[in-house]
Amino acid sequence: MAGIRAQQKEKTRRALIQAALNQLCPESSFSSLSLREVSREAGIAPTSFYRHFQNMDELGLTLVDEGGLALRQLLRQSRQRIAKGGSIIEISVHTFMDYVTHNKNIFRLMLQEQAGTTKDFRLAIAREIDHFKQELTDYLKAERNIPAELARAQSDAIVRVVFSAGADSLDLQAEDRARLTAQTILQVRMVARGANSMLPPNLSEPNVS
Amino acid sequence: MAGIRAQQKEKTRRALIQAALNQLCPESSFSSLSLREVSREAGIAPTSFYRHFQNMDELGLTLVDEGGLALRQLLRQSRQRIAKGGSIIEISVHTFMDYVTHNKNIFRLMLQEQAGTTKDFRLAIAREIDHFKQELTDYLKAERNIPAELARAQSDAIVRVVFSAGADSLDLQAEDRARLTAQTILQVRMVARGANSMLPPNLSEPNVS
DNA sequence: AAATTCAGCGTACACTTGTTAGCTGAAATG
DNA sequence: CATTTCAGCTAACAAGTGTACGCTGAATTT
Repeated sequence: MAGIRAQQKEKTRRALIQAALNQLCPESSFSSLSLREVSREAGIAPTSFYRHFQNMDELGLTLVDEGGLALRQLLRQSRQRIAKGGSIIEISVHTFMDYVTHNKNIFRLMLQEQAGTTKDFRLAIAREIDHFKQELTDYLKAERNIPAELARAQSDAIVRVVFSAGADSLDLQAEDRARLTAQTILQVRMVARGANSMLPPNLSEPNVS
Repeated sequence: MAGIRAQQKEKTRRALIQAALNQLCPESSFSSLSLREVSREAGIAPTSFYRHFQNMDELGLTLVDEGGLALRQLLRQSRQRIAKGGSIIEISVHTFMDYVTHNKNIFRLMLQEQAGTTKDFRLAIAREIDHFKQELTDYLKAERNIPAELARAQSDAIVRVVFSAGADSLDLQAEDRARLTAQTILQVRMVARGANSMLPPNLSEPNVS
C-alpha cells in the first residue's frame, strides 16, 4: 500500500516544483520560465512534464497556493505568541517580514503575477491577500470593538502598507531591512491611531500600540 | 529646416511607442511583447526597429519616463487647484485615480515592471514613485510643519496605500472604483491623523482633512 | 502468471524569436 | 549637380519554444 509508483511520482512532482522555485530569481520571472527549462532542471524529458501539470500555469498556481498556506500558518502561530502578551502590530509585521526574507522567490512570484497576465493567477493571489485582510478585520472587530466598515478600511490600509513594504524589502540588506521594518511598524501604528480617532468617542480605547 | 526626414523618423518612433502601448492589455505584459510583434503593429520591418531603439527595454524605459512625467504634471496642476482651496488629500487621490483610469496600460506596465526582471526598469519606476513621495514629504514639512522623519514615514505610507489602491482599481467598473477611491481617501486621512497624533503636542494642528 | 496501467522517453513538427548583412532610394549636404 | 547619409527593406540564420505521437518497461491489478 506504500505505492512505490505513486511515491516516485510525487517525488518528481516535488522536483518540478523545486526546479521552478530555483529558477525564480531577481533576473527571471515565473512567466519567463519555459516548460523545457524547468523539466531539464528537474531531470525529466519535456514531454514528461505533462504527466504532472497540464501547463506551466498550473505549476505556478501550485506555488502560489503553497506559499500562501505557509504564510497563513506562520501568522497563525504568531497570533498565539500575541495571546501570551506582546504588541500585535510589532509581532505581525516582524512575522511577515521574516516570511518574505526566507521565501523571497515565492513572494516575488506573487508580486509579479499579482499584476500579471493570467487571470487565474491574479485571482489566486487576491484570495491569499484577502485571507490576510479578513483575519485582521475579524481581529479588529472582535478584540478592539471597531465597527465593521471602519475595521475593513483599516485592515485594508494596513495590508497595503505591509505588502508594499515587503516588496521593497526584497532588495535590501539586513540592516536596511530592519530600518524598513521599524518604519512599517510606525506606519501601521499611524493607521491604527488614525482609525481609532474616527471612532464614536464612547467606543475609543486609550491605546492601540 | 523643417527636416522632412527627421520628421518622418519621429513619426514612426511614435508609431512604435503607440504600438507597444496598444499591445499592453490585461492579457499581455510588456516583457512578453516581442520586438517583431511591436514592429509589425507599427508597420515597419523588424530590423528597422533598431533604427529607433537598441532593444525592447529601451522602448519600455521610454514608456515609463513618459508615463511618469504625465503623472507628475497632473499632480502639479492639481496642487494649483488646492491653492485655491479644497482638501489636498481628496483632490490628490482623485487626480491619481483619474490618471490610472485613463492610462491603464502605462500604469499596468509600471506595476508589472516594478517587481519585474530588469534592474533598469525597477530603478526607473522606483525613481518615479520617489518623486511622488518626495513632493508629498516637502509639502508636509513646509505647509504642515511636520518634522522631517515623521513626514517621510507618513508620505511613504500614503504613497503605498494610494499606489496599491490604484493597482486594484484597474479591474473595476466606475461604480466600484468610486467606492475604492472613497475608501482610499478615508485611509489617507487615517494616516494623516495618526501621524498628527504623534507630533509633540505644541506642534499639532487642529484638523488635517 | 497474464493483463493492464502509466511515468518517462525519443523523435519530430511547426512556430516564433532576436539579430546580422547587405541593398535601395529619397532626403540632406556640399 | 554630385556626394553622402540613413530609414527602411528583404533574406537568412541559429536558437529556443510548446506539444503530438507512439514506444518501453516496471509497478500494479486481476
